[in-house]
Amino acid sequence: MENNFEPLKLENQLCFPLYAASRELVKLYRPYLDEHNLTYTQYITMMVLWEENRCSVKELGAKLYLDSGTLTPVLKSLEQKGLLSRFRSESDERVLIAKLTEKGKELKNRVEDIPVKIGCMNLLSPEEGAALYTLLYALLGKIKDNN
Amino acid sequence: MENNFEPLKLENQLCFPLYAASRELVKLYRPYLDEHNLTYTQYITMMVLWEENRCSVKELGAKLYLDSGTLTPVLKSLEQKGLLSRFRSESDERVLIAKLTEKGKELKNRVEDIPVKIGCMNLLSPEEGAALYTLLYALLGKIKDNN
DNA sequence: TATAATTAAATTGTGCTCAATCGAATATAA
DNA sequence: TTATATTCGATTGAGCACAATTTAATTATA
Repeated sequence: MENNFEPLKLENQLCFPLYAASRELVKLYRPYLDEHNLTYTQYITMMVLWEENRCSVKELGAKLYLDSGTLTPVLKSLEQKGLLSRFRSESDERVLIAKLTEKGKELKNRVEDIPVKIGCMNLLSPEEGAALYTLLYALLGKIKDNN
Repeated sequence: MENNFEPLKLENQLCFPLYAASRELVKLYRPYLDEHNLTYTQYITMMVLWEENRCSVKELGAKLYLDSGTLTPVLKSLEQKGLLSRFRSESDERVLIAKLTEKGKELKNRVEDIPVKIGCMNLLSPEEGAALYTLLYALLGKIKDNN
């Protein structure tokens, strides 16, 4: 490859296609999420809660790689839509707990088709998808080590 | 794998690690970019211009997967720092051209060490990096086909 | 050539994203 | 206990991202 020694060429970056592909893939979700009045960030926040039912802001941040500056308004918005309730932990009043409402739990059934529809686009083969998945989590792990 | 049939589990998503790894990797650039008073978006915009010297907003948007709503303020900020000038094309006044200043060209030499330093973190092996690169561009290509 | 359609940026409005900071609550140490 | 330090979340401010709209310029068509 003739560009091996041009570190500042866009096509020689690993970060750039990661950044671009991330935004483009999120963009594919938008029309489906719009039907349920959800943003992507709200959607992945709900995803954690569908597994955990209740979760502190700190735990959500650790799972989603987001801080309270991002999560506080996201959780307030989800609360306003009646999908979750927010309250302080009784054992430690510094901790804010987000807990699904019945409406929030029921939403899960109505959005289950979204990942299926995205999957049906056949963006990558199962093998490619698995390889990408593995590499991305390896990268996330290494970045964490570097902090 | 026991989670194959739980489409809404966070760990079964491909989009989520892509989204998280993208933000985490950009975050690694921040301290190095801060030294040069650049954001990541400004940095990749400059990267295109270091290759092209001059570029329209439309061309920049196509290369960076960004629209004018994002690029206009980015270009204005880079202009204010004296790194580029903005002017209308003489042959088509709808088109705005961004062109590097001497200061903008010189900046390239001073940031060349950034991708080297990120590379030295050994986040992935060369083989893993190449595989990830290929998969990301394959994904970007397929997403484009779906539009 | 009028006028209609298209194109390119800029603008507007909403919603993240993150660093830095703050204040309250809790934990620790002297 | 009583300082001191830490933790948690909210807030603030800067900078994207992107959809939708607007404005100006260009091109196509009747």
